[in-house]
Amino acid sequence: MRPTIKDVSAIAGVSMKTVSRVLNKQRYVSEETRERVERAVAELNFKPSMAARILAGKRSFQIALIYDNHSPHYIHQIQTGVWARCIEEGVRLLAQPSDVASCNLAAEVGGLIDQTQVDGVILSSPVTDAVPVLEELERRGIPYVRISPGTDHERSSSVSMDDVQAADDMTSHLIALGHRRIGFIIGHPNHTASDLRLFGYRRALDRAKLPFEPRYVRPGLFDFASGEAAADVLLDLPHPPTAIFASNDDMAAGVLTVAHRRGLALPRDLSVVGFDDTALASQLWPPLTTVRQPTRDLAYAAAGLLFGAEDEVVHRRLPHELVLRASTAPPKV
Amino acid sequence: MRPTIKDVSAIAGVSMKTVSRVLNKQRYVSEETRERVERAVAELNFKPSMAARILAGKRSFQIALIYDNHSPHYIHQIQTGVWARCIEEGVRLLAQPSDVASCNLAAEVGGLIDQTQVDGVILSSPVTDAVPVLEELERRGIPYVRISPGTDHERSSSVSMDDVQAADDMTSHLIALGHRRIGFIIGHPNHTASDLRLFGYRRALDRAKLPFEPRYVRPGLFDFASGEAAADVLLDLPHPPTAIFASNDDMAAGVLTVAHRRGLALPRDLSVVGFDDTALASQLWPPLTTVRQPTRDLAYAAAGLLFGAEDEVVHRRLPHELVLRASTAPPKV
DNA sequence: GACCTTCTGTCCACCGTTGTCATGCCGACA
DNA sequence: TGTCGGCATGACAACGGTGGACAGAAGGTC
Repeated sequence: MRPTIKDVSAIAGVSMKTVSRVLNKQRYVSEETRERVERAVAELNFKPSMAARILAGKRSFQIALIYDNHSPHYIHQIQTGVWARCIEEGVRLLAQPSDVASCNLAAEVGGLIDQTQVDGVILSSPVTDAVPVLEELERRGIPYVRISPGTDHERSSSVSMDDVQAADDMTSHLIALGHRRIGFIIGHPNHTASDLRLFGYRRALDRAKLPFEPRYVRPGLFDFASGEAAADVLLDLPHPPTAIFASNDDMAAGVLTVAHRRGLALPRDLSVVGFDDTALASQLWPPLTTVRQPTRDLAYAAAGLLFGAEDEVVHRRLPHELVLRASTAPPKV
Repeated sequence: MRPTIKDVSAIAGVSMKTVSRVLNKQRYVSEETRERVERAVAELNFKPSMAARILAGKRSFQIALIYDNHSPHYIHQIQTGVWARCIEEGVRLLAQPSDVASCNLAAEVGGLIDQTQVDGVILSSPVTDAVPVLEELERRGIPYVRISPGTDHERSSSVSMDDVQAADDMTSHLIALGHRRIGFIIGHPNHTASDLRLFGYRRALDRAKLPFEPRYVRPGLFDFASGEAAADVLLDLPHPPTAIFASNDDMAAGVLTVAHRRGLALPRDLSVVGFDDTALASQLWPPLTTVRQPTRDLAYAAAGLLFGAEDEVVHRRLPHELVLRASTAPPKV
């Protein structure tokens, strides 16, 4: 049978209560007793039953990570980051895929909380902006932290990067290379980051006194196929852009494919840049100039904020970075 | 406060026990009572506390998925597949990254089980072949299913694809195109699939009466960088291969990059093929000919076997598929 | 000597379910 | 008519911990 704290207390020669105190790192336990108990725990390889702790106590030592994202890389980084922080804290992580489009998402989240009694929740974009979910969490008084929220920033603590500035930086980089006709592919309309990146692109154009031309801007869905489609339209224009800025790497990959298919010499005939710096970016040809989004670090920091449990709302902004690779060059004259 | 089954029983006018019976779909509840209880459950939006169920009952309605894999795509597919089956079954999934190299992996898995009392475990390659873990699971009598195990096949139920046949098929495809000098990049030595794929390559060569030449075979680690390194060595040979078969798509991407860097015309100067058919394969240039590994389906089937809970050992083998894209062509003469 | 702080133990209620066992009812069968 | 088996339900004790109240001993401080 699995050992229980009763067994531990017997071996250590103390009461169950004292074992419980040690387990929960409470005050008023002498160094010596603590060690005895810890030895007994190790000897039996005792692990407290989560179920019993949750039922009896106020904490559950579990948090939930809720996401709905189509990019495996992104999710993987988010999971890894949060996971790392949870390990440090000795807290279990429940990863919960979901569907922002679902009309009963809030109910599902509520159900998850009722069932598992998680101590806190981390929301990843775009679930960050699902108001019914936020309301549900607030109604229950569950602390939560959002990763890259798009709206309602005052509502909760969050971590994010500066999408506007990053897109501005990237656009400015292209302008500095000499590009004047720069295409832009917008991200998925569900994600507020999409708007921010578009705004950064416009801001950079404005500052450089370049005209904003709507025909150089195409919608996209953050996936490869929409990148291809947008690139085809852009390159069919009478004066096609000499550079294309895709709002993420997957779409940039689509642009590269279209360019290859058309026999363009890259990057001479067309510069292509992406956003995120997923593993994909460096595996394409030519390797993609992109914005490094510190996804893993954002996730790690988000978990940190959750455990910090400060009452006031905190926003942590992590730095991005331009990653210059071989997919950009001055335009040919 | 959260409703409990006591509240439900009060509203439905039955005992707690009867509510419990309804919740667990047990026999001996009249249709009428069942409906009354279900109405009360709906009215209160009641969700049973997992903690209490686990503590009191024999089932925990949770299973664990344990993996250690470096490919986000692969993990994502595995997670998605298992997840889908769990939803159908109303079971919660604990995704557990791990490290096969860690010497106390078995202890960690044991701890996980003690803490969470999961009902079953799904092991994904290469954790499938960590004997101490298997022993730990058997000692505890926890049912488990393995996805693509490499060894000890009789030990548990499993799902897998035919790696040998798939590699054989792919190699035969290259031979049929006219290739005679075919390079091969082995996968990570931790994964038994690596050996199987190599064996399939050899088998196809043998059948075609082509000599097996060790210098055309290079080690790899299933990642982009090792693909690049291996490709450089192969292409520097006096009589370089006209086709390279990488044991997975990531390494194939590395090969493509090296080929581009050397200014080779693809696929005329060099055919490249991969294995897995991850999203990456279709996003590269040229789009990669590869073996579609039914990862998601394998995961889904694995969860199915676990819930099936037949006592005898079952092996399900899922079909693979050659995906022919533009990265292969007859060699130039 | 009185009093405070630290450490440990005892005792008991309680968390929200399920397992066990008892019980009442009804119809079938001898 | 008495007995037996299947069905439907309920009472009550678990499950393995936490939380709180309280007592008592040891040691330090005023």
